[in-house]
Amino acid sequence: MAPPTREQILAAAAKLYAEHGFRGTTTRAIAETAGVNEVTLFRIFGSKETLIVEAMRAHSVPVHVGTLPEVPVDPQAELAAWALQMRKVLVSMRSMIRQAMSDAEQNPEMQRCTQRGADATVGSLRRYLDCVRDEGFIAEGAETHAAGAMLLGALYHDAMSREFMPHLFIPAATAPAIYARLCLQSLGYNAAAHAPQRLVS
Amino acid sequence: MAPPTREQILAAAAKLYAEHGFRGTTTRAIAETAGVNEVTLFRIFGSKETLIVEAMRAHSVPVHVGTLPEVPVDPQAELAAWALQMRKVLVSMRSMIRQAMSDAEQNPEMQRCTQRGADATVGSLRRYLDCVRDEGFIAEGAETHAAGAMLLGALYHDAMSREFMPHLFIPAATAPAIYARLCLQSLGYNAAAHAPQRLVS
DNA sequence: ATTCTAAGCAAGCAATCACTTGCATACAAC
DNA sequence: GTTGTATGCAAGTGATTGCTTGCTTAGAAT
Repeated sequence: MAPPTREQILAAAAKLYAEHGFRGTTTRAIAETAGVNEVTLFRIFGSKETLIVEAMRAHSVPVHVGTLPEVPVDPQAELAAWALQMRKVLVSMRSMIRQAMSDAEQNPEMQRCTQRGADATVGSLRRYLDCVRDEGFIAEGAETHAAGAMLLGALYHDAMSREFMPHLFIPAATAPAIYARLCLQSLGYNAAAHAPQRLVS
Repeated sequence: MAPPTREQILAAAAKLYAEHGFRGTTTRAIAETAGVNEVTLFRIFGSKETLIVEAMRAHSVPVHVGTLPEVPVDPQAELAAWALQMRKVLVSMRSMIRQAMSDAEQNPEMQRCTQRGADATVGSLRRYLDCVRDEGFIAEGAETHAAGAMLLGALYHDAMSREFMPHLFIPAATAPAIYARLCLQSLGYNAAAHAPQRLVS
């Protein structure tokens, strides 16, 4: 088990980074927040940069993509549930993501952190939508990748920007489900046709 | 006409801000980039903060929303053209937007800059899509606001993130048009039914 | 010719920051 | 008991940063 001091420092660094970014996060503040002497940071991590990169590696990406089933049964409900959860995850990480996006241009290490999470997310979403298509819910040539990108883009933009301009978005509670439904509709999915399967039998 | 020195300084500040953010932009660097003595900055603007806020006001938001017609004729082509241009604008401002988003939490002044542009954009897009609906291209109850938010979210995410994870997106050249088409399809728009109107007459 | 204004230049100040050094302390292993 | 390891504490270093001061210069207006 990693020594608790190390964990405290990483947690403090991650928290402060999300609030103030790389330049705004001082080693003094990290030490104080972690309840640790400043010298300890340098003894353990050597430099501020490696410390913060380490903190990102450890505390970013809780990527439990979760909830998307292997094989779709009720695409609309499943995708809505996934969108709801994805928005929740993105909202909880929004500060860190915003900082990482602005530091990414200068410090390529920051890119890789967010990248891994996004990779996994897009991968599983694409797999699911392709499966929705292969199962016959939507047409053969449906552009699942584009529609997936749109859904994710909508959730991302929502999570990042709603805080500053709430009136530009539809109500947060229902937004993910509606995005999910529109995503499927854009692919030609007909909710009525496939609706509750047990009633069709 | 504003004195040229002032403009040079504002331009330099805007450029450096986009590259390095608020904390990373030093008054010395601004002065050097503008080809001006550092003291001049303070004589004209008083402080770094008011200087940079002024620079954002002047150099953000080239919001020529443009191209969306008052009354839709060929929604798919019109929306695709608009999406293409919107993505271009967002891409050209991506660095500044990323920095502003990360500074917005701390400095509410930064919010207002991006906000105005987004307001106008969303407003005109909503108006257009509502008109597409009222003209009978799509059904009465179609969720135009949600679909518009999705389209804008897709363009935003594309402009901000493609640079760092290009493989997560569909090819840039065709993406805006496809987003636009899927947006309309999600609202039940049938391209074939409304296609080239002059052939229908 | 005088005055006013905008700008440059040199120097510096006080604060902050990442990082170092030297030394003391506590605790666990042997 | 001795040794080793992890941490704390006090102090400080050199660099950077936002901002100021005092003085000079150039040009336009009167």
